[in-house]
Amino acid sequence: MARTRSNKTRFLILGLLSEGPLSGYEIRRLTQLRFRFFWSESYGQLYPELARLEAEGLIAPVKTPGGGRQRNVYRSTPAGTRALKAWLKQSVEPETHRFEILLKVYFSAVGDAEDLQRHVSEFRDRTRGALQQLEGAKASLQGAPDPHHNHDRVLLALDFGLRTYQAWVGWADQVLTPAARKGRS
Amino acid sequence: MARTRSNKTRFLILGLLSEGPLSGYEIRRLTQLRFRFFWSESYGQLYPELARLEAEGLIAPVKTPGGGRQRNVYRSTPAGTRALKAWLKQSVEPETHRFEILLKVYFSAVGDAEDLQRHVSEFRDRTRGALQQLEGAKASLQGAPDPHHNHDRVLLALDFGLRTYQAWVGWADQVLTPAARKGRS
DNA sequence: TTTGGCATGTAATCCGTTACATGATTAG
DNA sequence: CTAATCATGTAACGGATTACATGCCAAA
Repeated sequence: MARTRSNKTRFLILGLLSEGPLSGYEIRRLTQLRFRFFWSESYGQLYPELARLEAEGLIAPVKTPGGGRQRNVYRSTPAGTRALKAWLKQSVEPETHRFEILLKVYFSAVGDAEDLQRHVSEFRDRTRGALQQLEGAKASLQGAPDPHHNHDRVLLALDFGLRTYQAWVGWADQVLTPAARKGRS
Repeated sequence: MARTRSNKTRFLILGLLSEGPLSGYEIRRLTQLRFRFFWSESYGQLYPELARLEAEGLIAPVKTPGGGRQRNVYRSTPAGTRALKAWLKQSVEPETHRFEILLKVYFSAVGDAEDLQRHVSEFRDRTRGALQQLEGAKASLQGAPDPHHNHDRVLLALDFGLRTYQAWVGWADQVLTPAARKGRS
C-alpha cells in the first residue's frame, strides 16, 4: 500500500523498547500480536534495522542473565528516546493505499460477474474474521486490569480497526446484494 | 502499505487500455484523477512497465496521426486482454496496511498529548477533504449520461472510499472529543 | 519571452518480502 | 526421539518513489 517515505520500522522498534527491553524475535511476535491489523514487519527489515540502531547508539544490547538459548535483547538509550520523541512530534505523512480489490471491481466488465462476486465475498469473509478478532480483543481488554495505563491508547487503535472493518464489511454486503444497492442509489 | 506480491502496475495499464488507446502520460493522469483515493502510480513504475509490456507483446504502439508533440500511444493486444482476464480471475491477495497514525497513537504516551491531537486533527481534515471530493464525484456521476456503461462499477469503487473515509472521520471525531468517547465505550 | 503544462524517460535509492541457512530448546 | 517453536540472521529479488534530465508547445 502505499508507500512510506521515511523509515518507520525504527520507530516501531523504539516505541516498543520504550516499554521495556526486548529481543528481535519478541518485537516481531508483539507486532504480529498487537499491530497485525495496522502494521506488518518482516525479519528482513527488523534484524538489519536493529543492527543499524545499535550502531547509531539509539539502542543498546542488554546482558541476558545466565544460560538458556541465545537471545539478543535490546533496550532504548536516551538518544533513542529522544529520536522517538522527535518522530512523535512530526506530522503523519499522508498515506497512499493500493486496494487490489477496487482495481478488480473497476475493471470487472472485462471479466466474469461471478469472479467479481467471489472476490468481494472472500474480501468480506476475511474482513469479518479480522473484525471478530478485534471485537474479542476489545472485550478482553475492557475486563482486564490496566497496570501500564495504556488501555486507552490501545482502545483508540482498536476502534480505528473496528470502524474500518465495519465499513468494509458493509460495502461488501452492499456489493453482494444488488437489491439493496438499487434501493440505496 | 503493504505489500504487494505480484506486479499490479501492469494490470492497471492493461485495464485502462481495455477502454481505449492511451499514452503513458494519460495513464498517469487518469490514475491520479479516477484512482487517486485507492491507487498510486509513479512514472518510475509506469514507463519501464510500458516498455516491458510492449516487449512481451501485451500492448502495442499506435501510430499517432500527423504532427503535434511527441506522444507514445499504446493499445492492448489480444494477448494483453487475455492476461488481464486471467488476472481478473485470480483471487485478491490479502492486503497489509501500515497506518503511521496508529503507530503514533499507540506510542503517544511517550510524547505530548497536544501533538497527538494535532496529528489526528490533520488526519481528520485531510480525510474530510478527500471525502468531499468523493461526494462531489458521486453527485456528478449520478446526473451524467453513461455511454460506456461503467457508472455502476465506478460507483462501487466510490462507495468503498466513501464508507472508508466516513469511518475514519468518525474515528478522528471520537478521538478528539473525549466526552463522546466515554459515553460510547 | 517566459512560465506552465505536456510528455518521456533513467538512475539512485530505499522499502519490504521471501527464501534460505542454521541451530538450540522444549514438549510430547 | 522428534516435531514444534524459539531464535537470529543474510541474500536475492522485486516493488515503488524521488530526483534528475530533456525538450516541446501554448498562452500570457
